[in-house]
Amino acid sequence: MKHLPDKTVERLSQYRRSLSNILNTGKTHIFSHEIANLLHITPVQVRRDIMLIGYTGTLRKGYDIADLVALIGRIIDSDPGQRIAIVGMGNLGKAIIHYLHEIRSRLQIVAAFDINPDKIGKTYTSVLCYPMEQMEEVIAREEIRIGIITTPPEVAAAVASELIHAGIRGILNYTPKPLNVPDDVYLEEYDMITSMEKVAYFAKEG
Amino acid sequence: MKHLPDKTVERLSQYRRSLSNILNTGKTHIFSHEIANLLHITPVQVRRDIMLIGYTGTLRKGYDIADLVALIGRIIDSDPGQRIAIVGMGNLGKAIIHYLHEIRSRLQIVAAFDINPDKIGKTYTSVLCYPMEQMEEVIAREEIRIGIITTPPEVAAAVASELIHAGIRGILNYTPKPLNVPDDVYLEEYDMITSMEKVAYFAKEG
DNA sequence: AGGAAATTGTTATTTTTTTAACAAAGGATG
DNA sequence: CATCCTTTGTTAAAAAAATAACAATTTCCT
Ligand SMILES: NC(=O)c1ccc[n+]([C@@H]2O[C@H](COP(=O)([O-])OP(=O)(O)OC[C@H]3O[C@@H](n4cnc5c(N)ncnc54)[C@H](O)[C@@H]3O)[C@@H](O)[C@H]2O)c1
Ligand SMILES: NC(=O)c1ccc[n+]([C@@H]2O[C@H](COP(=O)([O-])OP(=O)(O)OC[C@H]3O[C@@H](n4cnc5c(N)ncnc54)[C@H](O)[C@@H]3O)[C@@H](O)[C@H]2O)c1
Repeated sequence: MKHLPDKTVERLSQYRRSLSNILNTGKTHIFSHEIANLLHITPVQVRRDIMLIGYTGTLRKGYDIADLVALIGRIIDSDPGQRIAIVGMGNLGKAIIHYLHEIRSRLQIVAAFDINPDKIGKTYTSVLCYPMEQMEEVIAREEIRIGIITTPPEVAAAVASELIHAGIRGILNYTPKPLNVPDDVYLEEYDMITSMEKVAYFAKEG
Repeated sequence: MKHLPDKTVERLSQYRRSLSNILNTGKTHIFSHEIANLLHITPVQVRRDIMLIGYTGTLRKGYDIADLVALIGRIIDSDPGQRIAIVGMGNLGKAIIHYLHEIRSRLQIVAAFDINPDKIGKTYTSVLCYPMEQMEEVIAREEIRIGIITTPPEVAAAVASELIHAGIRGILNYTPKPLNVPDDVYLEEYDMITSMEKVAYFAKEG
Protein backbone atom coordinates (compact mmCIF):
# COMPACT_ATOMS: atom_id res chain seq x y z
CA MET A 1 0.00 0.00 0.00
CA LYS A 2 1.28 3.45 -0.92
CA HIS A 3 1.53 5.91 1.87
CA LEU A 4 -1.73 7.31 3.16
CA PRO A 5 -2.39 11.02 3.60
CA ASP A 6 -1.70 12.42 7.04
CA LYS A 7 -5.27 13.33 7.74
CA THR A 8 -6.57 9.98 6.60
CA VAL A 9 -4.35 8.22 9.12
CA GLU A 10 -5.70 10.45 11.87
CA ARG A 11 -9.25 9.64 10.93
CA LEU A 12 -8.58 5.92 10.60
CA SER A 13 -7.39 5.93 14.18
CA GLN A 14 -10.65 7.55 15.19
CA TYR A 15 -12.76 5.20 13.11
CA ARG A 16 -11.18 2.23 14.76
CA ARG A 17 -11.79 3.50 18.24
CA SER A 18 -15.41 4.37 17.66
CA LEU A 19 -16.05 1.14 15.82
CA SER A 20 -14.41 -0.95 18.51
CA ASN A 21 -16.92 0.40 20.98
CA ILE A 22 -19.82 -0.39 18.70
CA LEU A 23 -18.63 -3.95 18.23
CA ASN A 24 -19.52 -4.65 21.84
CA THR A 25 -23.12 -3.74 21.21
CA GLY A 26 -23.61 -6.66 18.83
CA LYS A 27 -24.08 -4.51 15.75
CA THR A 28 -22.18 -6.08 12.85
CA HIS A 29 -22.50 -3.63 9.96
CA ILE A 30 -22.40 0.14 9.63
CA PHE A 31 -23.04 2.72 6.89
CA SER A 32 -20.68 5.49 5.95
CA HIS A 33 -23.14 8.10 7.14
CA GLU A 34 -23.35 6.45 10.54
CA ILE A 35 -19.59 6.57 10.95
CA ALA A 36 -19.69 10.15 9.77
CA ASN A 37 -22.23 11.04 12.44
CA LEU A 38 -20.12 9.51 15.16
CA LEU A 39 -17.20 11.77 14.32
CA HIS A 40 -19.11 14.74 12.95
CA ILE A 41 -17.58 14.61 9.53
CA THR A 42 -19.07 13.86 6.10
CA PRO A 43 -19.94 10.43 4.71
CA VAL A 44 -17.90 11.13 1.58
CA GLN A 45 -14.81 11.57 3.64
CA VAL A 46 -15.43 8.26 5.33
CA ARG A 47 -15.95 6.43 2.07
CA ARG A 48 -12.89 8.01 0.57
CA ASP A 49 -10.68 7.07 3.50
CA ILE A 50 -11.96 3.51 3.41
CA MET A 51 -11.37 3.35 -0.31
CA LEU A 52 -7.77 4.42 0.23
CA ILE A 53 -7.04 1.45 2.45
CA GLY A 54 -8.55 -0.87 -0.12
CA TYR A 55 -11.47 -2.10 1.91
CA THR A 56 -14.82 -2.52 0.30
CA GLY A 57 -18.20 -2.75 1.96
CA THR A 58 -21.36 -4.34 0.69
CA LEU A 59 -23.96 -2.29 -1.07
CA ARG A 60 -27.02 -1.58 1.05
CA LYS A 61 -25.48 -3.33 4.04
CA GLY A 62 -22.51 -1.07 4.64
CA TYR A 63 -19.17 -2.06 6.14
CA ASP A 64 -18.47 -5.10 8.25
CA ILE A 65 -17.35 -3.54 11.49
CA ALA A 66 -15.13 -6.35 12.72
CA ASP A 67 -13.33 -6.62 9.40
CA LEU A 68 -12.79 -2.91 9.17
CA VAL A 69 -11.44 -2.67 12.70
CA ALA A 70 -9.06 -5.54 12.02
CA LEU A 71 -7.84 -4.03 8.77
CA ILE A 72 -7.23 -0.61 10.26
CA GLY A 73 -5.32 -2.35 13.03
CA ARG A 74 -3.07 -4.12 10.56
CA ILE A 75 -2.42 -0.85 8.78
CA ILE A 76 -1.76 1.40 11.76
CA ASP A 77 0.16 -0.72 14.17
CA SER A 78 2.35 -3.60 13.38
CA ASP A 79 0.93 -6.85 14.46
CA PRO A 80 1.77 -7.32 18.10
CA GLY A 81 1.05 -3.65 18.79
CA GLN A 82 3.58 -0.87 19.15
CA ARG A 83 5.87 -0.59 22.14
CA ILE A 84 6.47 2.86 23.58
CA ALA A 85 8.79 4.55 26.06
CA ILE A 86 8.06 7.78 27.90
CA VAL A 87 10.72 10.15 29.21
CA GLY A 88 9.91 12.49 32.11
CA MET A 89 7.61 11.15 34.81
CA GLY A 90 6.13 14.43 36.00
CA ASN A 91 2.48 15.47 36.02
CA LEU A 92 1.94 14.96 32.35
CA GLY A 93 3.96 11.77 32.05
CA LYS A 94 2.02 10.13 34.87
CA ALA A 95 -1.30 11.28 33.45
CA ILE A 96 -0.47 9.79 30.07
CA ILE A 97 0.61 6.44 31.45
CA HIS A 98 -2.54 6.25 33.49
CA TYR A 99 -4.70 7.21 30.54
CA LEU A 100 -3.19 4.73 28.15
CA HIS A 101 -3.47 1.95 30.65
CA GLU A 102 -7.10 2.64 31.31
CA ILE A 103 -8.10 2.95 27.68
CA ARG A 104 -6.54 -0.40 26.82
CA SER A 105 -5.30 0.46 23.38
CA ARG A 106 -2.88 -1.68 21.43
CA LEU A 107 -0.28 0.92 22.14
CA GLN A 108 1.70 -0.09 25.14
CA ILE A 109 4.03 1.98 27.26
CA VAL A 110 6.60 -0.51 28.43
CA ALA A 111 9.24 1.74 29.98
CA ALA A 112 9.59 5.13 31.65
CA PHE A 113 12.76 7.17 32.14
CA ASP A 114 13.67 10.03 34.46
CA ILE A 115 16.69 11.58 36.16
CA ASN A 116 15.05 12.15 39.50
CA PRO A 117 16.30 9.47 41.95
CA ASP A 118 12.96 9.58 43.76
CA LYS A 119 11.21 8.32 40.66
CA ILE A 120 13.73 5.80 39.39
CA GLY A 121 12.85 2.24 40.36
CA LYS A 122 9.24 3.16 41.07
CA THR A 123 6.35 1.69 39.16
CA TYR A 124 3.67 3.93 37.68
CA THR A 125 0.46 2.16 36.72
CA SER A 126 2.60 -0.95 36.27
CA VAL A 127 5.31 0.77 34.20
CA LEU A 128 8.80 0.73 35.70
CA CYS A 129 10.86 3.92 35.71
CA TYR A 130 14.51 3.49 34.69
CA PRO A 131 17.45 5.89 34.99
CA MET A 132 18.45 7.65 31.78
CA GLU A 133 21.72 5.71 31.71
CA GLN A 134 19.90 2.50 30.93
CA MET A 135 17.95 3.92 28.01
CA GLU A 136 19.94 2.35 25.21
CA GLU A 137 19.89 -1.07 26.78
CA VAL A 138 16.21 -1.04 27.74
CA ILE A 139 15.01 0.27 24.40
CA ALA A 140 16.90 -2.44 22.59
CA ARG A 141 15.82 -5.19 24.94
CA GLU A 142 12.14 -4.22 24.97
CA GLU A 143 12.07 -3.55 21.23
CA ILE A 144 10.70 -0.07 21.74
CA ARG A 145 10.18 1.97 18.59
CA ILE A 146 8.39 5.08 19.80
CA GLY A 147 9.31 7.68 22.39
CA ILE A 148 7.14 10.26 24.16
CA ILE A 149 8.90 13.29 25.64
CA THR A 150 7.40 14.94 28.71
CA THR A 151 10.48 16.42 30.33
CA PRO A 152 11.04 20.13 30.93
CA PRO A 153 11.51 21.92 27.61
CA GLU A 154 15.15 22.81 28.29
CA VAL A 155 16.25 19.20 28.05
CA ALA A 156 13.90 18.07 25.29
CA ALA A 157 16.45 18.34 22.50
CA ALA A 158 19.03 16.33 24.46
CA VAL A 159 16.47 13.68 25.33
CA ALA A 160 15.43 13.42 21.69
CA SER A 161 19.05 12.83 20.68
CA GLU A 162 19.40 10.08 23.21
CA LEU A 163 16.20 8.42 22.06
CA ILE A 164 17.30 8.55 18.47
CA HIS A 165 20.70 7.23 19.33
CA ALA A 166 19.02 4.36 21.15
CA GLY A 167 17.23 3.44 17.93
CA ILE A 168 13.77 4.94 18.29
CA ARG A 169 11.87 5.47 14.99
CA GLY A 170 9.20 7.96 16.01
CA ILE A 171 8.88 10.72 18.62
CA LEU A 172 5.88 12.41 20.14
CA ASN A 173 6.96 15.66 21.75
CA TYR A 174 4.71 17.28 24.35
CA THR A 175 7.27 19.88 25.22
CA PRO A 176 6.71 23.39 23.88
CA LYS A 177 10.23 23.36 22.45
CA PRO A 178 10.21 22.44 18.74
CA LEU A 179 12.63 19.65 17.93
CA ASN A 180 14.84 18.88 15.00
CA VAL A 181 15.20 15.25 13.97
CA PRO A 182 16.77 13.32 11.08
CA ASP A 183 14.57 12.53 8.11
CA ASP A 184 14.16 8.90 8.97
CA VAL A 185 12.65 9.61 12.38
CA TYR A 186 9.01 10.63 12.39
CA LEU A 187 8.22 13.58 14.64
CA GLU A 188 4.85 14.70 15.94
CA GLU A 189 4.56 17.71 18.23
CA TYR A 190 1.69 19.03 20.25
CA ASP A 191 1.48 22.13 22.37
CA MET A 192 -1.59 22.84 24.45
CA ILE A 193 -0.98 26.57 24.50
CA THR A 194 -1.25 26.67 20.73
CA SER A 195 -4.59 24.88 20.89
CA MET A 196 -5.86 27.24 23.53
CA GLU A 197 -4.75 30.32 21.66
CA LYS A 198 -6.38 28.98 18.54
CA VAL A 199 -9.64 28.59 20.42
CA ALA A 200 -9.18 32.08 21.84
CA TYR A 201 -8.75 33.54 18.38
CA PHE A 202 -11.58 31.75 16.63
CA ALA A 203 -13.98 32.05 19.56
CA LYS A 204 -13.50 35.79 19.33
CA GLU A 205 -14.08 36.03 15.60
CA GLY A 206 -17.13 33.78 15.51
CA MET B 1 -8.73 42.10 9.42
CA LYS B 2 -10.28 39.22 7.51
CA HIS B 3 -10.11 35.85 9.12
CA LEU B 4 -6.73 34.20 9.11
CA PRO B 5 -6.14 30.62 7.98
CA ASP B 6 -6.21 27.99 10.65
CA LYS B 7 -2.62 27.01 10.26
CA THR B 8 -1.42 30.59 10.27
CA VAL B 9 -3.06 31.15 13.64
CA GLU B 10 -1.31 28.10 15.02
CA ARG B 11 2.03 29.36 13.81
CA LEU B 12 1.46 32.89 15.06
CA SER B 13 0.96 31.45 18.52
CA GLN B 14 4.28 29.68 18.21
CA TYR B 15 6.05 32.73 16.83
CA ARG B 16 4.91 34.77 19.77
CA ARG B 17 6.10 32.28 22.31
CA SER B 18 9.52 31.85 20.77
CA LEU B 19 9.93 35.57 20.22
CA SER B 20 8.91 36.40 23.77
CA ASN B 21 11.78 34.30 25.02
CA ILE B 22 14.21 36.02 22.71
CA LEU B 23 13.10 39.44 23.86
CA ASN B 24 14.68 38.74 27.25
CA THR B 25 18.05 38.26 25.64
CA GLY B 26 18.18 41.90 24.53
CA LYS B 27 18.00 41.12 20.83
CA THR B 28 15.64 43.61 19.17
CA HIS B 29 15.32 42.46 15.54
CA ILE B 30 15.03 39.14 13.81
CA PHE B 31 15.03 37.83 10.23
CA SER B 32 12.44 35.54 8.74
CA HIS B 33 14.97 32.78 8.35
CA GLU B 34 15.90 33.01 12.01
CA ILE B 35 12.30 32.58 13.05
CA ALA B 36 12.03 29.72 10.59
CA ASN B 37 14.99 27.98 12.18
CA LEU B 38 13.49 28.27 15.63
CA LEU B 39 10.38 26.39 14.55
CA HIS B 40 11.90 24.25 11.80
CA ILE B 41 9.73 25.62 9.06
CA THR B 42 10.60 27.69 5.96
CA PRO B 43 11.33 31.43 5.87
CA VAL B 44 8.70 31.91 3.16
CA GLN B 45 6.03 30.60 5.43
CA VAL B 46 7.10 33.01 8.13
CA ARG B 47 7.03 35.97 5.79
CA ARG B 48 3.69 34.98 4.40
CA ASP B 49 2.12 34.64 7.82
CA ILE B 50 3.48 38.00 8.87
CA MET B 51 2.20 39.55 5.68
CA LEU B 52 -1.26 38.22 6.44
CA ILE B 53 -1.44 40.07 9.73
CA GLY B 54 -0.36 43.27 8.01
CA TYR B 55 2.93 43.72 9.77
CA THR B 56 5.93 44.85 7.84
CA GLY B 57 9.56 44.56 8.78
CA THR B 58 12.47 46.63 7.62
CA LEU B 59 14.59 45.49 4.78
CA ARG B 60 17.96 44.16 5.84
CA LYS B 61 17.09 44.61 9.51
CA GLY B 62 14.23 42.18 9.76
CA TYR B 63 11.26 42.36 12.12
CA ASP B 64 11.08 44.33 15.34
CA ILE B 65 10.56 41.59 17.87
CA ALA B 66 8.72 43.63 20.49
CA ASP B 67 6.34 45.10 17.92
CA LEU B 68 5.62 41.74 16.39
CA VAL B 69 4.95 40.10 19.75
CA ALA B 70 2.61 42.91 20.69
CA LEU B 71 0.74 42.73 17.40
CA ILE B 72 0.28 38.97 17.54
CA GLY B 73 -1.00 39.44 21.07
CA ARG B 74 -3.62 41.93 19.94
CA ILE B 75 -4.69 39.58 17.21
CA ILE B 76 -4.86 36.34 19.15
CA ASP B 77 -6.19 37.30 22.51
CA SER B 78 -8.38 40.16 23.33
CA ASP B 79 -6.65 42.82 25.30
CA PRO B 80 -6.78 41.80 28.92
CA GLY B 81 -6.09 38.17 27.97
CA GLN B 82 -8.61 35.38 27.74
CA ARG B 83 -10.31 33.87 30.76
CA ILE B 84 -10.73 30.12 30.84
CA ALA B 85 -12.61 27.51 32.87
CA ILE B 86 -11.66 23.86 33.15
CA VAL B 87 -14.12 21.06 33.91
CA GLY B 88 -12.86 17.82 35.47
CA MET B 89 -10.02 18.09 37.99
CA GLY B 90 -8.49 14.66 37.50
CA ASN B 91 -4.95 13.83 36.43
CA LEU B 92 -5.08 15.73 33.21
CA GLY B 93 -6.99 18.72 34.57
CA LYS B 94 -4.50 19.21 37.37
CA ALA B 95 -1.55 18.83 35.01
CA ILE B 96 -2.95 21.50 32.69
CA ILE B 97 -3.63 24.01 35.44
CA HIS B 98 -0.15 23.50 36.76
CA TYR B 99 1.38 23.85 33.31
CA LEU B 100 -0.47 27.01 32.41
CA HIS B 101 0.39 28.61 35.69
CA GLU B 102 4.05 27.86 35.33
CA ILE B 103 4.34 29.02 31.75
CA ARG B 104 2.76 32.35 32.56
CA SER B 105 0.87 32.86 29.37
CA ARG B 106 -1.80 35.50 28.88
CA LEU B 107 -4.31 32.71 29.03
CA GLN B 108 -5.64 32.42 32.50
CA ILE B 109 -7.60 29.60 34.04
CA VAL B 110 -9.81 31.35 36.57
CA ALA B 111 -12.20 28.58 37.59
CA ALA B 112 -12.34 24.80 37.83
CA PHE B 113 -15.44 22.60 38.09
CA ASP B 114 -16.02 19.02 39.25
CA ILE B 115 -18.71 16.83 40.76
CA ASN B 116 -16.49 15.06 43.25
CA PRO B 117 -17.15 16.54 46.72
CA ASP B 118 -13.53 15.87 47.69
CA LYS B 119 -12.36 18.30 45.04
CA ILE B 120 -14.96 21.02 45.37
CA GLY B 121 -13.78 23.94 47.46
CA LYS B 122 -10.13 22.98 47.05
CA THR B 123 -7.61 25.17 45.34
CA TYR B 124 -5.34 23.79 42.62
CA THR B 125 -2.32 25.91 41.84
CA SER B 126 -4.37 28.87 43.04
CA VAL B 127 -7.49 28.00 41.02
CA LEU B 128 -10.62 27.32 43.06
CA CYS B 129 -12.77 24.30 42.21
CA TYR B 130 -16.53 24.94 42.16
CA PRO B 131 -19.44 22.48 42.05
CA MET B 132 -21.11 22.08 38.67
CA GLU B 133 -24.26 23.76 39.95
CA GLN B 134 -22.48 27.09 40.15
CA MET B 135 -21.19 26.99 36.61
CA GLU B 136 -23.61 29.45 35.07
CA GLU B 137 -23.14 32.01 37.80
CA VAL B 138 -19.35 31.74 37.96
CA ILE B 139 -18.85 31.86 34.21
CA ALA B 140 -20.96 35.00 33.98
CA ARG B 141 -19.34 36.67 36.96
CA GLU B 142 -15.78 35.90 35.90
CA GLU B 143 -16.43 36.72 32.26
CA ILE B 144 -15.12 33.36 31.13
CA ARG B 145 -15.29 32.73 27.41
CA ILE B 146 -13.41 29.46 26.94
CA GLY B 147 -13.93 26.03 28.46
CA ILE B 148 -11.57 23.05 28.63
CA ILE B 149 -13.13 19.62 29.13
CA THR B 150 -11.13 16.96 30.98
CA THR B 151 -13.91 14.85 32.46
CA PRO B 152 -14.49 11.17 31.68
CA PRO B 153 -15.66 10.80 28.05
CA GLU B 154 -19.13 9.60 29.02
CA VAL B 155 -20.12 12.97 30.41
CA ALA B 156 -18.28 15.16 27.91
CA ALA B 157 -21.34 15.90 25.79
CA ALA B 158 -23.42 16.89 28.81
CA VAL B 159 -20.64 19.08 30.14
CA ALA B 160 -20.29 20.78 26.76
CA SER B 161 -24.01 21.58 26.76
CA GLU B 162 -23.77 23.12 30.18
CA LEU B 163 -20.78 25.19 29.18
CA ILE B 164 -22.53 26.44 26.09
CA HIS B 165 -25.66 27.18 28.03
CA ALA B 166 -23.58 29.20 30.46
CA GLY B 167 -22.38 31.35 27.58
CA ILE B 168 -18.97 29.96 26.65
CA ARG B 169 -17.77 30.83 23.11
CA GLY B 170 -15.05 28.23 22.56
CA ILE B 171 -14.35 24.70 23.79
CA LEU B 172 -11.18 22.68 23.95
CA ASN B 173 -12.08 19.01 24.33
CA TYR B 174 -9.43 16.59 25.61
CA THR B 175 -11.87 13.75 25.91
CA PRO B 176 -11.72 11.06 23.20
CA LYS B 177 -15.46 11.51 22.60
CA PRO B 178 -16.10 13.80 19.61
CA LEU B 179 -18.52 16.62 20.43
CA ASN B 180 -21.22 18.36 18.50
CA VAL B 181 -21.61 22.09 19.06
CA PRO B 182 -23.61 24.91 17.49
CA ASP B 183 -22.01 26.88 14.69
CA ASP B 184 -21.31 29.92 16.80
CA VAL B 185 -19.19 28.00 19.31
CA TYR B 186 -15.66 27.19 18.22
CA LEU B 187 -14.56 23.64 18.96
CA GLU B 188 -11.07 22.22 19.07
CA GLU B 189 -10.46 18.58 19.92
CA TYR B 190 -7.31 16.68 20.67
CA ASP B 191 -6.81 13.03 21.34
CA MET B 192 -3.43 11.67 22.35
CA ILE B 193 -4.17 8.20 21.08
CA THR B 194 -4.62 9.57 17.59
CA SER B 195 -1.25 11.30 17.79
CA MET B 196 0.42 8.14 19.02
CA GLU B 197 -1.15 5.98 16.35
CA LYS B 198 -0.10 8.49 13.75
CA VAL B 199 3.47 8.24 14.96
CA ALA B 200 3.15 4.47 14.99
CA TYR B 201 2.02 4.43 11.38
CA PHE B 202 4.53 6.86 9.96
CA ALA B 203 7.42 5.54 12.05
CA LYS B 204 6.75 2.18 10.49
CA GLU B 205 6.63 3.42 6.91
CA GLY B 206 9.71 5.58 7.15
C1' DA C 1 29.44 56.21 -6.81
C1' DG C 2 28.37 51.72 -8.56
C1' DG C 3 27.83 46.96 -8.16
C1' DA C 4 26.98 42.86 -5.29
C1' DA C 5 24.57 40.67 -1.58
C1' DA C 6 20.78 40.21 1.42
C1' DT C 7 16.14 40.37 2.67
C1' DT C 8 11.44 41.68 2.40
C1' DG C 9 6.60 41.56 0.30
C1' DT C 10 3.79 39.61 -3.01
C1' DT C 11 2.20 37.03 -6.74
C1' DA C 12 2.23 32.48 -9.10
C1' DT C 13 2.53 27.50 -8.95
C1' DT C 14 2.15 23.15 -6.90
C1' DT C 15 0.55 20.02 -3.58
C1' DT C 16 -2.69 18.42 -0.31
C1' DT C 17 -7.23 18.05 1.46
C1' DT C 18 -12.06 18.48 1.21
C1' DT C 19 -16.32 18.49 -1.12
C1' DA C 20 -19.30 17.44 -4.88
C1' DA C 21 -21.06 14.57 -8.55
C1' DC C 22 -22.61 10.54 -10.34
C1' DA C 23 -22.71 5.84 -12.34
C1' DA C 24 -23.41 1.12 -10.89
C1' DA C 25 -25.19 -2.42 -7.78
C1' DG C 26 -28.58 -4.42 -5.26
C1' DG C 27 -32.57 -4.71 -2.61
C1' DA C 28 -37.40 -3.27 -1.69
C1' DT C 29 -41.91 -2.30 -3.34
C1' DG C 30 -45.85 -2.82 -5.67
C1' DC D 1 -41.06 -8.04 -13.36
C1' DA D 2 -40.34 -3.10 -13.66
C1' DT D 3 -39.35 0.75 -11.03
C1' DC D 4 -37.62 3.23 -7.35
C1' DC D 5 -34.62 4.01 -3.53
C1' DT D 6 -30.34 3.55 -1.04
C1' DT D 7 -25.63 3.18 -0.69
C1' DT D 8 -21.13 2.29 -2.38
C1' DG D 9 -16.79 3.37 -5.13
C1' DT D 10 -14.60 6.58 -7.92
C1' DT D 11 -13.69 10.38 -10.63
C1' DA D 12 -13.94 15.44 -10.95
C1' DA D 13 -13.92 20.01 -9.02
C1' DA D 14 -13.00 23.28 -5.40
C1' DA D 15 -10.71 25.00 -1.45
C1' DA D 16 -6.85 25.36 1.58
C1' DA D 17 -2.05 25.18 2.43
C1' DA D 18 2.71 25.03 1.24
C1' DT D 19 6.36 26.18 -1.81
C1' DA D 20 8.61 28.66 -5.30
C1' DA D 21 9.71 32.69 -7.91
C1' DC D 22 11.05 37.12 -8.23
C1' DA D 23 10.93 42.26 -8.25
C1' DA D 24 12.09 45.97 -5.19
C1' DT D 25 14.78 48.01 -1.78
C1' DT D 26 18.38 48.69 1.43
C1' DT D 27 22.91 47.97 3.09
C1' DC D 28 27.62 46.79 2.37
C1' DC D 29 31.87 46.82 -0.05
C1' DT D 30 35.28 48.52 -3.10
N1 LIG E 1 1.35 19.53 32.53
C1 LIG E 1 0.77 19.73 31.37
O1 LIG E 1 -0.45 19.68 31.23
C2 LIG E 1 1.55 20.04 30.21
C3 LIG E 1 0.86 20.39 29.11
C4 LIG E 1 1.55 20.64 27.96
C5 LIG E 1 2.89 20.56 27.96
N2 LIG E 1 3.55 20.24 29.05
C6 LIG E 1 4.99 20.13 28.96
O2 LIG E 1 5.33 18.81 29.27
C7 LIG E 1 6.52 18.79 29.98
C8 LIG E 1 6.31 18.14 31.31
O3 LIG E 1 5.34 18.82 32.05
P1 LIG E 1 5.06 18.40 33.54
O4 LIG E 1 3.99 19.26 34.03
O5 LIG E 1 4.88 16.92 33.60
O6 LIG E 1 6.46 18.78 34.22
P2 LIG E 1 7.13 18.16 35.52
O7 LIG E 1 8.15 19.12 35.98
O8 LIG E 1 6.06 17.72 36.46
O9 LIG E 1 7.85 16.85 35.01
C9 LIG E 1 9.09 16.81 34.34
C10 LIG E 1 9.78 15.49 34.64
O10 LIG E 1 10.94 15.38 33.82
C11 LIG E 1 12.02 14.89 34.61
N3 LIG E 1 13.29 15.32 34.00
C12 LIG E 1 13.91 16.51 34.15
N4 LIG E 1 15.05 16.54 33.44
C13 LIG E 1 15.15 15.33 32.84
C14 LIG E 1 16.11 14.76 31.99
N5 LIG E 1 17.20 15.42 31.58
N6 LIG E 1 15.91 13.50 31.58
C15 LIG E 1 14.83 12.81 31.96
N7 LIG E 1 13.87 13.30 32.77
C16 LIG E 1 14.05 14.56 33.21
C17 LIG E 1 11.78 15.46 35.97
O11 LIG E 1 12.45 14.70 36.96
C18 LIG E 1 10.27 15.37 36.09
O12 LIG E 1 9.88 14.12 36.60
C19 LIG E 1 6.99 20.22 30.09
O13 LIG E 1 7.85 20.48 29.02
C20 LIG E 1 5.74 21.01 29.91
O14 LIG E 1 6.02 22.24 29.35
C21 LIG E 1 2.92 19.96 30.17
N1 LIG F 1 -4.68 11.56 31.49
C1 LIG F 1 -4.32 11.84 30.24
O1 LIG F 1 -3.16 11.99 29.91
C2 LIG F 1 -5.32 11.97 29.22
C3 LIG F 1 -4.88 12.09 27.95
C4 LIG F 1 -5.77 12.26 26.94
C5 LIG F 1 -7.09 12.28 27.26
N2 LIG F 1 -7.51 12.13 28.48
C6 LIG F 1 -8.94 12.20 28.72
O2 LIG F 1 -9.15 13.28 29.57
C7 LIG F 1 -10.19 12.97 30.46
C8 LIG F 1 -9.71 13.07 31.88
O3 LIG F 1 -8.64 12.19 32.11
P1 LIG F 1 -8.06 12.02 33.54
O4 LIG F 1 -6.94 11.08 33.46
O5 LIG F 1 -7.80 13.35 34.14
O6 LIG F 1 -9.33 11.33 34.29
P2 LIG F 1 -9.71 11.39 35.83
O7 LIG F 1 -10.66 10.29 36.06
O8 LIG F 1 -8.48 11.47 36.64
O9 LIG F 1 -10.47 12.77 36.01
C9 LIG F 1 -11.80 12.98 35.66
C10 LIG F 1 -12.38 14.07 36.56
O10 LIG F 1 -13.66 14.45 36.10
C11 LIG F 1 -14.56 14.56 37.19
N3 LIG F 1 -15.92 14.34 36.74
C12 LIG F 1 -16.56 13.16 36.51
N4 LIG F 1 -17.81 13.38 36.06
C13 LIG F 1 -17.98 14.71 36.03
C14 LIG F 1 -19.07 15.55 35.66
N5 LIG F 1 -20.23 15.04 35.23
N6 LIG F 1 -18.91 16.87 35.73
C15 LIG F 1 -17.74 17.40 36.14
N7 LIG F 1 -16.68 16.66 36.50
C16 LIG F 1 -16.80 15.33 36.44
C17 LIG F 1 -14.10 13.50 38.15
O11 LIG F 1 -14.53 13.79 39.47
C18 LIG F 1 -12.58 13.60 38.01
O12 LIG F 1 -12.05 14.56 38.88
C19 LIG F 1 -10.68 11.61 30.09
O13 LIG F 1 -11.74 11.74 29.20
C20 LIG F 1 -9.52 10.99 29.39
O14 LIG F 1 -9.95 10.06 28.45
C21 LIG F 1 -6.67 11.98 29.50
